[in-house]
Amino acid sequence: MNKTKKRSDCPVSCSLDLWGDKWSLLIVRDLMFAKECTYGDFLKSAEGIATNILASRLLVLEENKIIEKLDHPDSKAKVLYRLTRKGIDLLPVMIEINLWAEKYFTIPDDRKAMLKEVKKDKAGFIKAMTKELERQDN
Amino acid sequence: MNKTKKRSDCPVSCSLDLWGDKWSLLIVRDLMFAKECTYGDFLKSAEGIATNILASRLLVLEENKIIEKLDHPDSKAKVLYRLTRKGIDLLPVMIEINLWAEKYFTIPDDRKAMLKEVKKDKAGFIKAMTKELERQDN
DNA sequence: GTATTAACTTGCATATTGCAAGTGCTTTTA
DNA sequence: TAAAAGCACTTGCAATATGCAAGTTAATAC
Repeated sequence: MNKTKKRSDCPVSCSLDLWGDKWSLLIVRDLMFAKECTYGDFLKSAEGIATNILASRLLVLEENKIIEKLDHPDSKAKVLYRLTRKGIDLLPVMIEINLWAEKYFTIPDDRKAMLKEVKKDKAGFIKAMTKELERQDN
Repeated sequence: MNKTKKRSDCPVSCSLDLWGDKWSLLIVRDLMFAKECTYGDFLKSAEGIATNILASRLLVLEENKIIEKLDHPDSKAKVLYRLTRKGIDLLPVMIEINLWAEKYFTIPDDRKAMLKEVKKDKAGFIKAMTKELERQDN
């Protein structure tokens, strides 16, 4: 999964080369909802990612500047992960995935509530959330 | 890849369970650009999908009603694949992926031209393309 | 100073992918 | 009309990736 073998020049293909697997976008999702996560936080997510897979995905995402590490304010033993601008820019993709899924799956109420906001003013929602995620308070 | 093992109720996770791999969205992409494709058409795409992988992905996408098979008008030996409404509804996801990729990769000129149209009027573009893909002319 | 927590790493069994070579129907061609 | 070619897959097998459990290492808590 590490190897940088670009399959074609197609933007979809290039994107999938980076985060087109079953786990990467879940890491991005966690960071969008929680803003900052530790390694342990990711492990707590409902899907149950294995520790080695998590480590390899975090590395790929970091190498590709979608996420970045920063020091935890409380402890040197902890690491905080955060989305970069490039990662935050995946927000529209993430939102459209949620909207699609809402139409074809039964989804949790809290997520439904969020999507209600999205549908009221998508551009406004994205702008506000981007601003939230962007804050440089490290 | 066939097994229906839902990892969680998260809409993102559920979506990735269906098409969260390196190939499925490329099949969807081909169908969005070409409208209808044969098995051989998919094989011709730049990324070079293996025949067995293609067969397994087509099956999963069909089982999940994202694509459907229809008879080829010219020959009984050929099969046409087409997006269902559920598949067409992935258009916003596909567009956002392209827009993200345009920002962070070098992408082909023809795709850039398409995205120029998208940026002029995203909703209009989606509506028009949806209509194109929806035609029931089989 | 010992125990615990946090972030990984390692080993190994299992599952998925990728490649090459079939198979079994059509359809075309000589 | 019989042989060749096209088309949509299957199959076998080696290579790679995933998933699970059990380390390891460093930092903090007790």
